[in-house]
Amino acid sequence: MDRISGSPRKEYLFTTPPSTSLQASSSHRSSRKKGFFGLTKSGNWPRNPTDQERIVSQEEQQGDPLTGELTEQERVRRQKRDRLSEAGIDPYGTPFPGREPIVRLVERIAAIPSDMPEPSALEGRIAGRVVLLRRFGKAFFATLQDSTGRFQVYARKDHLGNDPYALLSETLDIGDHIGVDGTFFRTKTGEPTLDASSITFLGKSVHPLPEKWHGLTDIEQRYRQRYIDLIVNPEARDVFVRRARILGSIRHFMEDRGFMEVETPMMHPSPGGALARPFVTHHNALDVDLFLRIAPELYLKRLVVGGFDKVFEINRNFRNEGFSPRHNPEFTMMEFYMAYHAPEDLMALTESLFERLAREVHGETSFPYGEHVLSFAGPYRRISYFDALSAATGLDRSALFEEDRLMALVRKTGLEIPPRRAGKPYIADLQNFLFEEEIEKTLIQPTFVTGYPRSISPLARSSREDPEITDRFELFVAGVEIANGFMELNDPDEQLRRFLSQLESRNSGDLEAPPPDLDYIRALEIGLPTTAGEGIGIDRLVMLLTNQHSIRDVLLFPQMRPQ
RNA sequence: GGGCCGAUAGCUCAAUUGGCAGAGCAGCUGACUCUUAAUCAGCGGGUUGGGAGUUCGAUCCUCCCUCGGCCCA
Repeated sequence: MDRISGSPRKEYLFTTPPSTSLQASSSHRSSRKKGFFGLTKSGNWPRNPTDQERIVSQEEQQGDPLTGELTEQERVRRQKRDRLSEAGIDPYGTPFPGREPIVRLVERIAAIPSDMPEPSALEGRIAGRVVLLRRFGKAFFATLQDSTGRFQVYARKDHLGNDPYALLSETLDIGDHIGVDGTFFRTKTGEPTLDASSITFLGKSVHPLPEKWHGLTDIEQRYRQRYIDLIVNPEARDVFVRRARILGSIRHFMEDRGFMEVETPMMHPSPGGALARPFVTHHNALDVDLFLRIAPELYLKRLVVGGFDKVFEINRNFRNEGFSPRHNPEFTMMEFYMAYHAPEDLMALTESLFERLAREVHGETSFPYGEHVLSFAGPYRRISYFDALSAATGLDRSALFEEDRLMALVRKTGLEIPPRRAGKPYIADLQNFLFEEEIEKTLIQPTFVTGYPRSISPLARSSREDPEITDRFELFVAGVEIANGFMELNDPDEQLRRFLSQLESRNSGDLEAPPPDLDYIRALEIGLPTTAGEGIGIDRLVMLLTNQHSIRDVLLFPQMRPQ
């Protein structure tokens, strides 16, 4: 009994045969003005006295052994669906061409001169989901929702005809999709409304939606059943609309500056370009293991070698780590590379990109994030890694390299002491521990941290002034790393040495250290021009711009443990 | 992986020193042709996440498990 559908109830849902015997044969469009459902008032309308006993006994007579798995509401809605079929109406709908988005209708109404008394000639044709229903005896109001907005519809028995109205009002549920043709008017309370001349079924909903007032609040269900969240929680919807716009803006920005968007492999024969454990998959025909990429970096630089001197890629990376409010196993990064440029140019570009995004999302460069007000107006503060460490620890530059002095401070945090790792200078791990503990969380306004030590920057070029540090920066906002950029190491022999040093770590058990990528070395031998490159965490950036505090709230389908 | 918190009707939430599990919305029946969380009257709906234990009796106490949230790693 290990079915894909998972439960007997689901199986019932999927295998219920569509009611094909009584499909509507005439076009609903031919009767748009009078009547609806494509039927005339004289059509054959089965009476329907639905009391609960009858519903239950009917279901029992059908002898479906799985009926017991359906709730009463689901049974009732299926019965309504079947009743539509019996009346010759396809409950799952027919195309509804020529409808206009609700926002367009609203705009047309807004354009009416105010001195025009009653624009009764204004007709509308809209389609959407019924999200609210207010029934009276011989009329009802329905609130229709499409992707652009909501609009009220008024259905009257005397306009639609006795029998069609009865069928409609007895079978329509919140959640159903309908199409409406009607005439615009304002109710006495001023609500813009379409007085329906015709209503067309576009899709029956057989599962009830959450409560109309509170919506869906259960966090787990909101993530697992995002489709419901998007229907009933406008603020959730809004985040993803804004996310889409942000992504569009980023692409425009990059293209305006001469970058070419590329797509490099998501499946790598060997993981590289970052320090992280990869996901492994298997290619059957080749009989080889492949790794979901942890970063596109090494491929993008191959493209710069190939002559595409300004490239960017926006796509997913996969890292085999746990979840947290800031981590999802798959996440979206933009990486971009500029030949003949320096990290300073990356920082300037990042500032103008972020400033532009803030303006587009918020209309200004300052906006709220939790308890803070962030300002994306450049230039951003710049501090050096070691200056920041000195300031936070009170140690001078040389003392930052004395292991016992650092260890004393590490112990003071009361946290677990970082283990020694083969192939890595321990002092660098202690420095980084203190940096992450004491400094990162204090960096609220956008801040570039520069001058990272070489040992934690395996792909970055050493500084010409100080070979122990690299021409690298990270951007922190609201205490979180948002971007990471550096001067790319383009000396193939030096790169090989660093790869081999990582191999040493790997062989002594550091699963995050990548194996050497010898083809990448060959690419560097062909010649990578002096190049600056940067990665920006898109999910985290969207979190900032939409004031969300969990990465799961900016991912449509965050990773969840299987139920 | 560890700590704390949570899971009760389709949804949002109550409840009990351990003693017949409730409300609002949604649904059903009836009334109502300008409502907008429509209103009014009545009715149905529960394996209290799963399993074991303690007990005359467990939604409640104990243990295990599943899923989720927050914090830590």
